[in-house]
Amino acid sequence: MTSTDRHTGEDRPLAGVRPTRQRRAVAAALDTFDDFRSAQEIHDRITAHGDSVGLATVYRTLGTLADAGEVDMLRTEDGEAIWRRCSDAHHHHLVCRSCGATIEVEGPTVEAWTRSIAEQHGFADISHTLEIFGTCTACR
Amino acid sequence: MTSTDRHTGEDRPLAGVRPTRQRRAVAAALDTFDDFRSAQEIHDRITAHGDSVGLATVYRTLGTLADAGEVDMLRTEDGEAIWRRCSDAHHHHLVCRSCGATIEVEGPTVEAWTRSIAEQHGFADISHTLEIFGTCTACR
DNA sequence: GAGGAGTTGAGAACCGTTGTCAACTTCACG
DNA sequence: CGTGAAGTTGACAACGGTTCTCAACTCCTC
Repeated sequence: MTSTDRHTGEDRPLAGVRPTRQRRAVAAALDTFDDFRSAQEIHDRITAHGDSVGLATVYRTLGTLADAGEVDMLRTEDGEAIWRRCSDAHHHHLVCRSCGATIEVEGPTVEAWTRSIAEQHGFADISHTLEIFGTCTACR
Repeated sequence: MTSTDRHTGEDRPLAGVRPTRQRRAVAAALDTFDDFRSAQEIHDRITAHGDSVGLATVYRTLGTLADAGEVDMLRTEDGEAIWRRCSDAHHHHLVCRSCGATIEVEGPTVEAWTRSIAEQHGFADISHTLEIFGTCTACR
């Protein structure tokens, strides 16, 4: 954790755009989450941290980061966009319907399966979404 | 929830609700498509066919049919809901991002995997969503 | 510093979707 | 056939997440 000095080579990639205060704030907020969050939640976290960034800017930055492949975006059941910093390890989520508790899970089997299904049908550029919902032990 | 008993001819599955003119129109419109369509498009087709059904009713009917498992709903990249008549058996979709072509796929492996993941973490009442997106041969 | 390109924020616009509620259908029962 | 109650509908308003607009501002290069 170095200072915020602009000369360090350790600055996180910001999709090759100007590293503004606002963009750093969005990136920092994303780092405090390890699961998918809405733009609103990300904006709230920025505010809670004492920074001030317009909601439109949060959307813009998330869009830019997503285009650059540094952030994954997906849609909830009701159409809301949620974002997460991409880790190298692709994974899915086991989510409690009742309390929202989330467990990250990996599924090499599933990855292989989707790839093979896609290949069988000649589809390229494959991506997939997989979420598991249930009721956790605490909520039973 | 009322009794769903209905002793007479169930020619067309309408989720055990009153078979009104409007609901039949929505069901008929769905049958003219073989891929996922928006509520707007379904409404347009009804109108083009000479029927008149309110958009709100189209949404309501689609929701009811989806709850009854007779229609699948999923979200496009930009959050719009799209619907399609589906087979009763649980299945997933391989969807072309570009033209929307859809292939239903089954994955016993995946079903077993999600069940076991859920069990490992003590989750009950499991459900899951899995969609595969890609570019089909025609669109490459 | 100066100037131009890039970025921002407040608020309005947008648009798919859901809620409201009085009028209308449908059904069971007599 | 009536009749009443429950279910359904449609026009329109409201809602909420997202994008647009544009003047003000920031950053970078020279």
